[in-house]
Amino acid sequence: MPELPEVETYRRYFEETSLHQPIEFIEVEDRKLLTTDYATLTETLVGQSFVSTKRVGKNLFVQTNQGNTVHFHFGMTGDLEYYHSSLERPRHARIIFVFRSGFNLGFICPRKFERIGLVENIESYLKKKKIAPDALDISLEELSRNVRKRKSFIKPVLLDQSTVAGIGNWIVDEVLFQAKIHPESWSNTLTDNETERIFIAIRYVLETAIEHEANYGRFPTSFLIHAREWDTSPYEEANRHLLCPCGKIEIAQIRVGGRATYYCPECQQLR
DNA sequence: CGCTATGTTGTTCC
DNA sequence: AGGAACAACATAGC
Repeated sequence: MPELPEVETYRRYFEETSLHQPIEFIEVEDRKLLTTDYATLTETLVGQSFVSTKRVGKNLFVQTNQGNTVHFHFGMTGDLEYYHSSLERPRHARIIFVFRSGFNLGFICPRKFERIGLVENIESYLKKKKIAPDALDISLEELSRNVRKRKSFIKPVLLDQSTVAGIGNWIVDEVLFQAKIHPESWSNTLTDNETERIFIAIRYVLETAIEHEANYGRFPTSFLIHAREWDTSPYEEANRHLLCPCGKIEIAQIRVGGRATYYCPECQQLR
């Protein structure tokens, strides 16, 4: 689930549960999930407490009381679960911060695409990884510049974290739908009006998603997301709407840049 | 079994 | 050099 709205929801959850408690131990099931070796991570963090959080795109940074910074990346399926030690360990909690309070913060890693490690500082990390400004902070000017200097379909350009940070495969389809732009439009030929529509749609979609704590099923019926096979449980499947909110035609499914892509052939036409 | 998956990175080609 | 395209990563679920 972790695109920008999910990571923002995790960040808030982290703030509500895991600050100001000394870390007693860090349990790591698979060291491949660490970007800092286990000994260094443990020696640095044990005894310290988390004191603040910051999110940039899909990256969560957590600062400690002695000035260290821990980076969390949730991959495709990462999650957080805070629970008391007396309870059973959550499924796929492959890294666990055990606090002296008796509570634990589990980093849920079903597919092992998730990562945790120490970073020297946030700015240098973002620069090294070529991560653009957060999708909720970027200016229209910088977004337009970053989009137009590329020569590719607009969808993969928006997914690239060096264009704008935080947009994933579900949000990008929703943004392009709301902006009425075909996912295979050439990024270098978009007009001022079109990049502005994308800019506005990014804010609208992300703010809506964060409001609903990334519960996609509760999004407005004017959203494309309801056509997506985002949850195949019987209940959700019954709520799936293949017809575009415009009422004229069914949402089409194609592949763009190797990724499943949903769009409305009526509302999002190529120029 | 075969296929898909919310993300990122490494490789290859141009 | 640098960008675009795409396979690979590890696992779960249908």
